[in-house]
Amino acid sequence: MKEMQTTYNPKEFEDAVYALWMENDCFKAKIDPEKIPFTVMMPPPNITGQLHMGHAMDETMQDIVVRFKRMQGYSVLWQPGTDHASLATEHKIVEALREEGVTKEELGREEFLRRAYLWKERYGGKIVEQLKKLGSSCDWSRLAFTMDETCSRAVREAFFQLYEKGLIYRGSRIINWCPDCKTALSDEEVAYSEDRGHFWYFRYPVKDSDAFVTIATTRPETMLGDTAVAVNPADKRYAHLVGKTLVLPLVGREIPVVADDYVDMEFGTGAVKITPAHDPNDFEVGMRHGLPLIRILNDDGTINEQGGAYAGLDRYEARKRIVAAMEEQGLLAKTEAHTHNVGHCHRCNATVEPLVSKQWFVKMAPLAKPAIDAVMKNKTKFTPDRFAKIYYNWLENIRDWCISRQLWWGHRIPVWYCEKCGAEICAREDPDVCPKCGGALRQDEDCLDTWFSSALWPFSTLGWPEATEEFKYFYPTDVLVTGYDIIPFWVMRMMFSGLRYTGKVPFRDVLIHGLVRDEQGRKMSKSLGNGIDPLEVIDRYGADSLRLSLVTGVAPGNDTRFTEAKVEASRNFLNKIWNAARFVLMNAKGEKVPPITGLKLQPADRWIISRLMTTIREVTLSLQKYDLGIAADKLIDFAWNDFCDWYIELSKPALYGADAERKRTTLGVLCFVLADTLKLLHPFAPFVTEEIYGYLPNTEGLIISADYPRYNTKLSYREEAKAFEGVIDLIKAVRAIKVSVNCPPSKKVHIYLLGEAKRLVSVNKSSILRLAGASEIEFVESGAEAGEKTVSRVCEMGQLFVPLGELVNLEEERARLEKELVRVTGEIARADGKLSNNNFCAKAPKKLVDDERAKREKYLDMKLKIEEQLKALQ
RNA sequence: GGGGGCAUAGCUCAGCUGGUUAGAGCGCAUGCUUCACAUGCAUGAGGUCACAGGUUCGAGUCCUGUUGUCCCCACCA
Repeated sequence: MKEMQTTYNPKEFEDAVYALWMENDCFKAKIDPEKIPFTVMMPPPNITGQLHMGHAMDETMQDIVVRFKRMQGYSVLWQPGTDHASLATEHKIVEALREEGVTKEELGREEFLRRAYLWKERYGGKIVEQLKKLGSSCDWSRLAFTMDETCSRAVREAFFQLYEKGLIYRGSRIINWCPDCKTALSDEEVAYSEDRGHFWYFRYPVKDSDAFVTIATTRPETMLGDTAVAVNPADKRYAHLVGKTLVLPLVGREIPVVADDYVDMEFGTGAVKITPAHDPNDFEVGMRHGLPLIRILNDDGTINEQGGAYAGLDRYEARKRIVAAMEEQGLLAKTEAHTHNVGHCHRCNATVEPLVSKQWFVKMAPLAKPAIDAVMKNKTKFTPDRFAKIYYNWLENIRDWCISRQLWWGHRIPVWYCEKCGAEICAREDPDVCPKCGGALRQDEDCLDTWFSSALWPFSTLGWPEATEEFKYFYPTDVLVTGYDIIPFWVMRMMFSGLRYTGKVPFRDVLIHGLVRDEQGRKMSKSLGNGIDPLEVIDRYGADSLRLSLVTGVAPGNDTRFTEAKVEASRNFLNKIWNAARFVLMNAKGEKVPPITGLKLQPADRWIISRLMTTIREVTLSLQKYDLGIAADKLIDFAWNDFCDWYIELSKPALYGADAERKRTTLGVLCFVLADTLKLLHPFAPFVTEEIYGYLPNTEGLIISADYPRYNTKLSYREEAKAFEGVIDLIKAVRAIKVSVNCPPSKKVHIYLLGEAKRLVSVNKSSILRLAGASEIEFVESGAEAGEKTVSRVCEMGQLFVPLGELVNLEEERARLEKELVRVTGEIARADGKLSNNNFCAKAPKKLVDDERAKREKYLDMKLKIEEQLKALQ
């Protein structure tokens, strides 16, 4: 047998353990009619992605749930995959091309895509390898990609179905345009931030008059596209101007003054320039008043030919010149500093321009409704449930989804236009010629929003629209684990897509987690440079430590701070487990370890087994509720405090003693409890538990495939375990006494106990003496028998007296007892207060009342004993 | 403007459907070279659970309001 090293050193075994799992096909999903399926879809990371702390937390949570369910006997599918991330990837590749001095247009679509695939082959797998480092136990043999054949077929089918029902349409509407990426964006892909800018007040002359209307704007260049000025119909200041004509400065266009409720009389000057082609509100006003749309921007953010003298200039250069020109003409009334929210491209952070453009949209209202209902009816449940409200809030206010992107990397829109008859054809299979007139066809140039394919992930990866065996067995999936920031992008869209295409919700549970922040509570971000690389942490502390640190002390849905101290604490715990195992193995060496059944168990054995059972129940329940943090806390508490600090210490006299049977029993219990503890811990810390499991004499196979421990009523020993707590309490009391008088720990004391638990004490005598640092324990009838200079304490087993001679300071002892007396008297008063309340006795559960009575008795007894002792000290 | 979170020990945070004396980790204090572990052990100090009302026999927990703080969405040109 291999020897375990003295300290936990994860680097020594993590990779080998992972390889072992792979060799044994431990992650493989199998269709097994005998078993209940349990399916989790991994949120596919972008192929451009690097593993960050957010992933680490998300993956860890999924892996915990998945390993737990696998051990419980479910047939688990954890489906991995990557997302083509059309915009992010194309952006990266375009940038790489720029280094080479080539544009994508020069390359052409075909060559560009060839390069993109090469790029994907080269870098796309990186994140997959990183996930393995974390211990992710997904079925890699099923690794999917949003642009692979199966997923692409699903995209085509989904598009076709919506198109057929008129739920996808093409139209000219105001969309968000990124001049850098040169594509349209969905509303969700625009991030707003407060930017410092200006308010420029411009005078627009009234035609054939000396009068002006003063308007305020934050984007002066858009005046080139103004087609009206609007005022509120109730605004007396401007009533006489409604219907009049203004002459747009610099341009010379004649534009009307219109009255519209949209205008806020209180804000600015109460008169608003209207640029229907470049502002969503103005667009609406324009529609109402039949105003022309004049688009003044090119796709790259420069002014187009509509801008006259300003044509060809960058939008900001044009802005500068327009302000200067207005000032020169005496039409700039004033300039004010002004902060306002400006939209930025989610990807490249460039300022987004709202502009009118012909794009493809998904009609959202009919899709949103069923998605809301499904959650209302609890077909899908959010954990924590407050996120349902956020989900509703999104869906209730949703606008049509702009799905076309002016990109090449992605799923091309499956629509063709006939060059001859102008027909628009959407088809499941690529058509060769126009089915109407036989004319030549030209496919739409655009690609679909990445999220259109991600939305299908829970079923596209299972082969939908084919009714594959996998789809039938594993769909709907069980739980989706993701961050709250992804609800609008993904959760929502999977919900309405799943319902629409499969008629079923895509998942029954949505487990939402928060963000991993830095030590100061700031969001980890590239620009701040405060991100911590999970791989580096794994390198230094091991994956298990990282995993544990990401789930302990974290409430579901709450943000958490990542600190090295937490990782260290987790590492220390795992080292503890490592050494506990080492201790057990050292003692088990060469011996046959008996199974737990049929052993002659002692009180301490029953106590630890009882605690184990309680822990099994609590951890199982917590995991079922997705309370991962609580589960981990309970488990750590049990393993460290109960098992290591108490049971292992208690076991030493038996292990080192002469009684062979007792030694054998203790060894059996140690091995049994350790093995179960490792199993409970395995979902959280898979590597180290697997490694240790391999050393244990009482196990076979791999822990990953072991049965999850079950609560066994026969092993619960509730009464005996409770009684044994008295032994622990006694030991603690003796230790406390020794510390309180500065008695050196090595100095053995004589314990006198006034109490009844003689049997319990005698059975555990050697443990008590060892752990309390005592030479003898003796029962007495009264405190006087213990002698003069004693320190006393009331504990669960009774009252104990420790003669400590010169160390005893009678004054201090008296003061301590008096303090204790105050506390106990307070407790009695509290209990009396409760019990004398008739309402309490009548309405509270009987058990509670009984407990309160018992407590009162206990404290009364304590009080009596303390008073006696005080009297003895007089 | 709409929606949501948070406020508990010096720090970071747990506390499930209300029910013993409110917990953990870190930090702090004191003491330990006990043959698994100093990545450790023992003992201890430290909390008016933001504030004000209310419901209840009983509130850290539920309700209302206040204050502070953070986030998301919308957005007044």
